[in-house]
Amino acid sequence: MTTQRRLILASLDALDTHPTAEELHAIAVQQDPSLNLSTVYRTLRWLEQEGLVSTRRFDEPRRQDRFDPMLPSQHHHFICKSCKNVIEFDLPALGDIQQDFEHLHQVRIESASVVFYGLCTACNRQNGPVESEAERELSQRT
Amino acid sequence: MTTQRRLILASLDALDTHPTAEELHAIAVQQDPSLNLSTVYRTLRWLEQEGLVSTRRFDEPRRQDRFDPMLPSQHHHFICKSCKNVIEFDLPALGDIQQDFEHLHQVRIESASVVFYGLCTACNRQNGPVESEAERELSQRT
DNA sequence: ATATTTATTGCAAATCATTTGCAGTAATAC
DNA sequence: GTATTACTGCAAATGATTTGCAATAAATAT
Repeated sequence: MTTQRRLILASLDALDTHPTAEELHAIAVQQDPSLNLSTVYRTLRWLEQEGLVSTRRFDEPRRQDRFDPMLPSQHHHFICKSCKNVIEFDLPALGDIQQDFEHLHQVRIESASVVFYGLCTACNRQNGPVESEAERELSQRT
Repeated sequence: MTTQRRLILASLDALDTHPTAEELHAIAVQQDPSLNLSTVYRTLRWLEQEGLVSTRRFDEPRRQDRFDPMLPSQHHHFICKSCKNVIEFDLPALGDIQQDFEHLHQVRIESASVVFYGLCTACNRQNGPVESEAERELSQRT
């Protein structure tokens, strides 16, 4: 437990978002201007191994990891394709689904991730439905 | 519709896995040795825009995209953390869950991704349960 | 069919998030 | 306090993906 790790943890806990390593660094560096981005990455990966943080790879234009402080209860995400806002939610129904799956396929599930992509209330009003276009060309696909 | 795109599509359809761009290129290049990896990427991104392929970012050591030919019915994935094998499955129950969520939060869901991580039957036998370790240090976290 | 316009390719170089080697420094054990 | 070990900052390496550009192939108009 070093000063830097403590700071990074504190910054992470202060946020209620899913920051990228860069975002987290930008916040923590305000307290310790010499804090390096590699240290943030190293700490995040360490926390991940300890099971205290999980890495999320939401589909985004930038192909950047986002880090999610792992709460006791598993939670899931809705992501607005337009404004990238995130809604977190629980999914109690998932427990049964997982169990069924485990029995059916004889596997052990350790974690689950559910992500919904769509448009949030605000963006839904602005964005009209999108027209698909070149599907014709490809109609020979099975 | 060029020769290259047709070839890439054919190679993708021939596979029943979720190849990386590299893997797909390796296969397609057997038919056309001059086929370039950038063309594979460009074609894949084009298909993605057309809604015919979706990009999956499973958590893996290598931070590589995997490409999934989009079938009419949405399907989901179980990934073995040890051998990385994938089991695909449908989840009819998800429809209702999505609808409930849409009403509750007044949003529009366009797509959903469910991923289970765990151990497959074979790997489950070999790997013992893992011991967590430094949680003590961090017990002051909320 | 042929000429012209437009889209796509191959290649090499650029990008950008993330990782790593290493020398210096802080933390912990003795 | 000194020794051992782990962690940090920095700069450079890595590796997947993207992009500029000149050459080429496809689509379109003639």
